[in-house]
Amino acid sequence: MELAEGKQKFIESWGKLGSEWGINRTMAQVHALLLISPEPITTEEIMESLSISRGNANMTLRDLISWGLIEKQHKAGERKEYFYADKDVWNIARQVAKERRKRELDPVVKILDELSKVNGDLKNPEFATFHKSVTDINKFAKNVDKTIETMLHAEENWFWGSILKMFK
Amino acid sequence: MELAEGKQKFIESWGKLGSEWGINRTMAQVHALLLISPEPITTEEIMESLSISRGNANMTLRDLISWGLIEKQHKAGERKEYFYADKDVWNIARQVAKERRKRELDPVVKILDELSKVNGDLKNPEFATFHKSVTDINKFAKNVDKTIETMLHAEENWFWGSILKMFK
DNA sequence: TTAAACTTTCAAAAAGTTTTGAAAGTTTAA
DNA sequence: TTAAACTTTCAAAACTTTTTGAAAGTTTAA
Repeated sequence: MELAEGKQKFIESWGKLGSEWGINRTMAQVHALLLISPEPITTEEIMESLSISRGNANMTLRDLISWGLIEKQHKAGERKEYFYADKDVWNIARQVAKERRKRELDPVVKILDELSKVNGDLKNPEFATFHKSVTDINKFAKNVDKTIETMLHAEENWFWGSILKMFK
Repeated sequence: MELAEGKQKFIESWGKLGSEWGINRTMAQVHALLLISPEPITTEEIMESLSISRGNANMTLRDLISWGLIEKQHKAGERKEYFYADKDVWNIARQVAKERRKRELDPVVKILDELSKVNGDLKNPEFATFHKSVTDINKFAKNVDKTIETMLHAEENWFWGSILKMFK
C-alpha cells in the first residue's frame, strides 16, 4: 500500500470508529488528518483535503479545541490560523476519557445517587429489584470513575505496565 | 422520590446513556425496563410500558438477544414469549465489552496492522508522522484489547480489587 | 479610517437513523 | 386441516443529526 492510500484509509477508519463511539464522523476525520500532518495546517487546507464546507470545518475545529485534542497556532506575519494535534496517544486517550467522564458518566452517577435513595419495602419484589439494580450499577459506575481518575494522573508506561503485569 | 417516578427516571437515564454510547435509545430503555422487572415480561407489556410499536419492540428485543443481554423464556401452557434480563452488572459489562470489541475494536486493529506495513522513507516527514501515529495507536489498541480479554475471563471482585489496589 | 483577509454564525437542506403499522409468516390447539 | 394467537418483516414516515453556504462579524495593515 502506498502512503497516499494509507492516509485515506487511516482517515476513513478513524472517522468510522469515532461515529461508533458517539463522536461525529467529521470531527474524527479532521482529528485523523491532523494526527498525520507533520506541520500545522489551515482551515482552507482541511476543507480541501476532506471536501467539507467552511462552516463545517470551523465548527468541527472549535469542537476539537473544546475537547482539548487540537490547538491553534499563529505564524508570525500571517493572518491565517494554523491547527495542530497533540500526537501523544496516551494524552489523547486521557483527554477523551476526561471529557466523556464529565459529559456522560458524571450526570449518570448523579442520577443513580438520587435513585439509590428512593425508599420502599424490600419485601415488595418490584421495589427490591429496582433497588438492587440501581445500587449495583451505581457501585460499578463508581469503580469506573475511580479508574478514570487514576488514569488521568498516571504515566502511560506505569498504567499499562501495572495492568498488564497484573493480568499475566 | 416515589418508586414509580424512580423507575421512569431510571429508564430515561439509561436510554440517554445508551444513545451517547452508540446503542440506540429504545434498546437501552427496553433493557432498563427488564433490569427492574422482577418477573419476565411479554412484548405486549413492553410496548405498553414504553409506548412503542410492535415492530420496534420486536426488533429491539432481537437486538438485545444478539448482544447477549436478555433471554427468551417460555411459560408452560402459554403461547406468548417472555423476556428477562441478566441482572448481574458485571456480566452486562463483560457482554457489552465483548460485543464492542468484536464489532469495533477488532476491525480497527486489523486496519492498523495493515497500515503499519506501509513502506516509506523515514526522512520524509509526511511518512514519518503517518508511521508514528499509526504504530502508536496500534500499540495502544492492542493494550486495550488485552485488557478486555482479561476482563472477559475475570471475576468481578478480583478485577476491581486488583485495579483499585494497584491505584491506591 | 478603510478595505482586505480572514473567522464565525445560523437557518435551511441533506443525510442518516429510528419508528411505525399493516401485511405476511409461523405455530399451536382442537 | 383450520383458525386463532402470536411473531416477524419492511417500506414509508417521522425524527434527529450533520452539513452547507451566504451573510455577518472581526481583525489587521496601511
